[in-house]
Amino acid sequence: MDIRHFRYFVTIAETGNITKAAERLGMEQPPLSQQIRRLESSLGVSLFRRQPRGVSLTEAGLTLLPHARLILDLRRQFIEDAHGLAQGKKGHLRIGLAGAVPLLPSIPFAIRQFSNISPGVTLSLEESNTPALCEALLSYRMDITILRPPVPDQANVRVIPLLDEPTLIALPKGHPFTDLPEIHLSRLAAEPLIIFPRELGPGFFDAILAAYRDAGITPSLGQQAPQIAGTIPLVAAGLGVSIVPQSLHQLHTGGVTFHKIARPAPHATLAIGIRMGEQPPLIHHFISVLQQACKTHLELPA
Amino acid sequence: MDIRHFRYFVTIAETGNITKAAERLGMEQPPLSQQIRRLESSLGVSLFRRQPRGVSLTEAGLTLLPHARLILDLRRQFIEDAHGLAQGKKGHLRIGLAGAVPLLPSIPFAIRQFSNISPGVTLSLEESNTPALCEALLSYRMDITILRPPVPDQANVRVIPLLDEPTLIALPKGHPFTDLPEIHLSRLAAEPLIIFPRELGPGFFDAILAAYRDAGITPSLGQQAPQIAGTIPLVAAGLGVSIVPQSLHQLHTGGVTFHKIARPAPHATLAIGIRMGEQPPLIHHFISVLQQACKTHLELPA
DNA sequence: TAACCCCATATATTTTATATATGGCTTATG
DNA sequence: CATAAGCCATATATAAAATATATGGGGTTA
Repeated sequence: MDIRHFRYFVTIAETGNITKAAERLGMEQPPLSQQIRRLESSLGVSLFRRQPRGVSLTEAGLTLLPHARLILDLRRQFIEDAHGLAQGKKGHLRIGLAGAVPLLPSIPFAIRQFSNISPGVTLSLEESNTPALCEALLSYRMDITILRPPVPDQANVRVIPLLDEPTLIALPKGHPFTDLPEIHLSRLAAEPLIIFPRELGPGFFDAILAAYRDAGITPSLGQQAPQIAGTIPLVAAGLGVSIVPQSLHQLHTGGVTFHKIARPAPHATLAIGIRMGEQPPLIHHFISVLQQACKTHLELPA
Repeated sequence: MDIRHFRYFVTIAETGNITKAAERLGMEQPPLSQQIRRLESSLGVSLFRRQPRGVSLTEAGLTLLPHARLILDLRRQFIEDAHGLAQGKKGHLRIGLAGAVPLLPSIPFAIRQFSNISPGVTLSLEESNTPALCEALLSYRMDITILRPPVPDQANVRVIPLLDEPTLIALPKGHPFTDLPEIHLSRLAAEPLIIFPRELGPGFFDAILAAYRDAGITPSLGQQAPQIAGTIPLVAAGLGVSIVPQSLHQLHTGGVTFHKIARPAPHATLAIGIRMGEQPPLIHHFISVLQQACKTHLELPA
């Protein structure tokens, strides 16, 4: 017994007439008679009483009719849901964010905006480091990520550049350079550099070291912090200085001051990461909103 | 999209492997691949990700899976309900009762017993007169009736005798005959007979008049009561006497006393009425219970 | 009594789903 | 590194199913 049989059943019940029901169903009368008989015999009950003027529901038919209608409704809803999912109007998006990304105003702004535009979509957010994000992406535990390029070579992750964030120097309070309008990296040669470990964020790590090299010095690597924001307390503790994305200046941790870097300064690049070759509407929409937000929201004062 | 597609969908989701799913479904792999692809294209979404080790659900598939399961469950339930209805284990029975029938202990007893035996069956009861019961039966507003034969000639009602109930004479309190152990009808010649109108109960009416005739007298017809039980207040009001089914003595209306009738006494016959040529299990069961109850419950003291 | 309406049956046709055979791709294994 | 095995996709052929057409029977209405 198919869905079709339910439709036949309900239509005949509504018209009370097999011939008219066949017409409404866009078919001829004999096959409809035949199918409804087959349905009845497979169920073991008569659904209709054959009468001279047409047919009427038996008690069993009367009882079963609402069930049949329910099933048809659910099927309709199933199809509609599927279409909604296809168009990205419904669904769920698992978003992975690299460290400290939520501190960038554009990102939470974009997320809020997206969930306003697409109320049928639920979101889940998770913060992690870039390699872990890539792996989660590829194992389908996440759908889209905002990460710090580059990604591991073999990773089938498509990287879409999103924005370049300036970096700031984080100095412990009372440091002699605190008064300078901007600081050239070369002056930091003597300070231990507290940095986010390379294996957890090679892009950011390399950018900083390249800038040091361009400034003609080699940093003395100090302690490593497991998260980008984790460098701040270490600086505050006087263990060294750090180069951090600009957005971290929002962390109002006492004991640390943030300072402009004289050119050439490293940048913290953020990019969108999605699975290679995959771009469902849902993800496409979200990317559009993200890009728009980063463009208009032009990243903030220093 | 058929029910079949839902089964395919769910089974593949459960095995994570089209080949194994095909095996479980008792079919080959290619048609299953083909059908699931057809389903996906008709829905416009990918339900599965084709992977080297098998397939895994996409987010859309994950979302839709419980819906598909629900539809399958409802279909299963639909079929089970249909079978239940076919066997008379489920359903609804609309029962029509002639006037004063509920006063017979056997009837409510049988009804209670039936609803204990068949908890899946709901019952509705309605009390009316015999011609109206027949009409309700034939227009499918009732499924089974307990009526007082005979039924109108042209009525396609099958009548199954159920029981013969003795009748009693109803006298106003203080009537001279009150002290007699039993009363012969001939002694009522002078009393106006209050009776249920012939058009609403020809069988009962004719039985009473035949008894009068056998007793050698002709009753002087008094007022008519629209219901059998309605004769009692009229007797109490002193408007005459009445012949009523024995079960009415249960009505403890003051002002009336009930008395045995000396032979030959009229009988009030009760019968089951169902549509001609129709005997679904539900009705069959109910009839059995009724007949059993009337046999064992041997009708009461006078 | 004739005409009409409606459902059932029979046969032919078409559509549809299925099985068989095969190829490509990826992952385990010697 | 090569070979084998597992899994899905495609193509073709076969089988099954639903459908349309044609027709007949029962019952009601004019």
